[in-house]
Amino acid sequence: MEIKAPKGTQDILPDEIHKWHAVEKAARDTAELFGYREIRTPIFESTDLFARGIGEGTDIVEKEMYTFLDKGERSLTLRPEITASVMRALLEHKKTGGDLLKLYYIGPIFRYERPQKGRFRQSHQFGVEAIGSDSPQLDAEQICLAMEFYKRLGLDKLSVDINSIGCSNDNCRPAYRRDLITYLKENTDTLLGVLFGEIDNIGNKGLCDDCARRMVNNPLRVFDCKKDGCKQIISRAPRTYEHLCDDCRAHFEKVKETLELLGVKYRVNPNIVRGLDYYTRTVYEVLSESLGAQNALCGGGRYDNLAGELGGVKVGGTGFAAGIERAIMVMDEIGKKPERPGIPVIILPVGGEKAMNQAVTILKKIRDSGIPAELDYNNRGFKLLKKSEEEGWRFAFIIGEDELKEGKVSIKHLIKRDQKGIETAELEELLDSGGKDPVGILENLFL
RNA sequence: GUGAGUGUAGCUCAGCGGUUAGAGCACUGGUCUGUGGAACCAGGGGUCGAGGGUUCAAAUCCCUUCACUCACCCCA
Repeated sequence: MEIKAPKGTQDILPDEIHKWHAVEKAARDTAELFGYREIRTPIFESTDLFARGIGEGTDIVEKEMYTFLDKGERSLTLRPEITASVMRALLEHKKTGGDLLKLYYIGPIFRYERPQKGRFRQSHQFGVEAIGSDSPQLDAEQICLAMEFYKRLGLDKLSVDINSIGCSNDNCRPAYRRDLITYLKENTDTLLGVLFGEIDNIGNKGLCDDCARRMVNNPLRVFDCKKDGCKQIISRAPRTYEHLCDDCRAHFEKVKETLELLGVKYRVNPNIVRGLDYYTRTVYEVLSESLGAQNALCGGGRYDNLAGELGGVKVGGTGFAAGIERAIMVMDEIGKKPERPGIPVIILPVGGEKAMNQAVTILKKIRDSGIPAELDYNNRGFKLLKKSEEEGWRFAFIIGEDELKEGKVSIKHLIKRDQKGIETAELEELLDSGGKDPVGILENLFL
């Protein structure tokens, strides 16, 4: 078999699917608890949507998109994130005119990247978006929602880092950007910087070449660097939240105040700068200690300019995206095992076609009563019981010559290792009276 | 895109120049023909990632390539 799943994709086999169900259930339950409703948008969109929404200069748009032409020569792209799609859908259906819209989604995203621990070419996100409000309390509520989601999954040792990167008013982020560049120039002497002509001051403490490049393209990114030299320079650099305009400062203060009211622990981290162009004001990440280099479980923030950039009316929004694979990886790491539902009943017909026919009849009745049940179609007989634990079987219904002769079924409790005979008619009555807890009825036979 | 590491049975790995390539777990059968998880016995399964080279001889050494993993970049 030489055909394999494409690089960076993975099969989720039945042995693991219960983890996904657990995460998806926690996501839906939590989102709905907070008043969010589900939205589903296409998995591919016009390439323009992402180019404009996420930003031409970003890594995602520059080199990570799965873009193709369809037979009608349209340029389409497998979505690398979902916020832009949600906004597009709302603008398209003219839903943004009224009150606040609170939406959540679960689904795959695609990015052409080199895979590593916690990073794939197809991955899945649970996300929420609240569109039509600039309330800072909504930002805080969503952080609270994210933490509730993780709490339901049993994840602890998480930290919430928040920051504000201001707005596009000239006295806010643009002004800060100028100050930052000035500071970086004064502290940089790399060759590359000199070549770019961006640096005229030859000092001693250098930024790395990557950061010199970033300084030109997107100076905020220098904050992401993990190299010691750069970190030192960054540690004394002007902070975004110290340079916010009055409105943004008040907004950020309100976010923090609300988080305190909600009892969410956080730390202000001036180094977090989200990669996508559309972010304004609040940005945050939920981080885990139990992962490798890709330790962000959830990233989010406010995007008051996105609708405008897509050519729609100007509406503010805020949201986050949480990686499902990463959540599952942390659960695996810390030994959180979601319950794996089993099939409680296995029917073993032993001996002949009559037994098999009777088994089929009884199987139907068991299923009609609401009890998941399986039949030994391959006539493996008692050997099959070896798999009881694995399959989650609690009861084996045995139908053989003796049982047929007496009009009975033998029921074996596979955990208690006890066995009882019951008349077929009586069993049917019992199953009919099962109500909401039909398995409990079987359980009661062995008290 | 860059760097490093690893590719041998379904899984975890041993073998690192010398006959027909091994172990544990898993699987199948038997001891036990209608009663599982134990034990013992037997069995199936591998183009040693692929291609080329060195050598009397290559899973083992060299080159190329592919895949996987981790890290950088960036992010969920």
